[in-house]
Amino acid sequence: MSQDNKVTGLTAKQEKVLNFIRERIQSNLPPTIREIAKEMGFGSTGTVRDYLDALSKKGYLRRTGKLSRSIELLKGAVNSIPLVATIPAGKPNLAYEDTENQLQLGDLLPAGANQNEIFALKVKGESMIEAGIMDGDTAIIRKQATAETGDIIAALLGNNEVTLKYLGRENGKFFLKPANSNYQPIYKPFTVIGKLVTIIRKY
Amino acid sequence: MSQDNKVTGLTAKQEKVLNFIRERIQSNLPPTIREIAKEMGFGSTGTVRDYLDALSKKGYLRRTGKLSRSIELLKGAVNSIPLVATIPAGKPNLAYEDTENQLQLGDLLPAGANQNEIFALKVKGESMIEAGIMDGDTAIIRKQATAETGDIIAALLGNNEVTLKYLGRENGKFFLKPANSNYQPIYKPFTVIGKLVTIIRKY
DNA sequence: TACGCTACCACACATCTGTGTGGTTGTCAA
DNA sequence: TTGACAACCACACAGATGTGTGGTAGCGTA
Repeated sequence: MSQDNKVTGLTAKQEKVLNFIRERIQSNLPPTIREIAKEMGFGSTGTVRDYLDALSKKGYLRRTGKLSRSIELLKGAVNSIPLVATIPAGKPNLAYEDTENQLQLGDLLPAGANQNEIFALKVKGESMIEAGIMDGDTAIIRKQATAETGDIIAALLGNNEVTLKYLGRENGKFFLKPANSNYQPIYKPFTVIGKLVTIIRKY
Repeated sequence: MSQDNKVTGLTAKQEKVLNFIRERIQSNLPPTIREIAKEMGFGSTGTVRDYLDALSKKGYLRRTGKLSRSIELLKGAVNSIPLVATIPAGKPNLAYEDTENQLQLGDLLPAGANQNEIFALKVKGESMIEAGIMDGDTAIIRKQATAETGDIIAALLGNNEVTLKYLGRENGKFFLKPANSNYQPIYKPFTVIGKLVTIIRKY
């Protein structure tokens, strides 16, 4: 009847402590025990330890003994979002407690990519709308000087203009191909500056 | 002739130290001075301090005095991507050093949203293709039980099926409206489980 | 040559920090 | 009533931690 991996509830105070820790991690550093005590109004470090033990036992965090500030969140960590595939029957609260399917925001970047090889570009205009890329979208680009036909690339045109287009090839010559039947292909000279790896759109 | 905000180069060793710090921050915690010394093979904490001072003076990091592990990266920070609007003339390396325009991955989430109110959903099918939402896209949803006409919502249909559609209204009755002229509106009963806040597509 | 800078070292020291020990009070279920 | 647990407190202590002081050596520039 008892399962270890069941979703254990937190008391109001435990949640308050957890939220403070989350905030601190988000803003910069995990707090020290005494910082937590001070924030929560506790007079003793022992009290904080009791809370950390409780949160740890309930699977919300992990600590690497002895190391200062070594609080690691396990559930609802910063930069992680539960990924739901299907919503189980009769569960009004969704299945989001599921620790397995967490979408890491870092996953958006190509794995192992050097920070210096990535940049973001605001999409202007509707020339790629048939590829599902809309005006205002943010395009994450990995820098590279070459690309393959069919790739969506960021290209630099003559006058400092950057544009996102399919890389096309016709009679051995590369050109820029929009994904919008109202737009014409661009045969002007251009430089490949990178390849599209991610599209982000905020509503 | 000398500008403070110019991009100052790093020596090879300084870059090595910076990379180690970045790694540590990425994996969990910023390192202590002694952890850096150990990793770099330095025999003295003073040496590390010299490096931190140098990196700090060059604008790569900031420290909050006296606090343990309080190293904060300013350039090329984890989870931040340079956002480029236009690419300056004659600059083959792009303008990515620009500290002002950094896209924080955390920005993808609705500001101040509680972690528990967010989840992600894989988009299946092409019913929203005219809204630029393609098969395989990841939809970030903020949980809410109600929405306004015209919002794109995640709705729960009878049999545990979740679907992403426009919320429509006809003769006072809500219905689900696809963004694809080949699809029919859905008039079956449904429950609003959340509102679309972000679309992410990986290539 | 003097100066600034990088690149190190040794060591002392005041705090910071996590942990250990031993309590108290109250609630709730068995 | 016994036991488990939440929710606190006090205090001591070893070791971690950032900082301060004072060096040495090499290199390139003015």
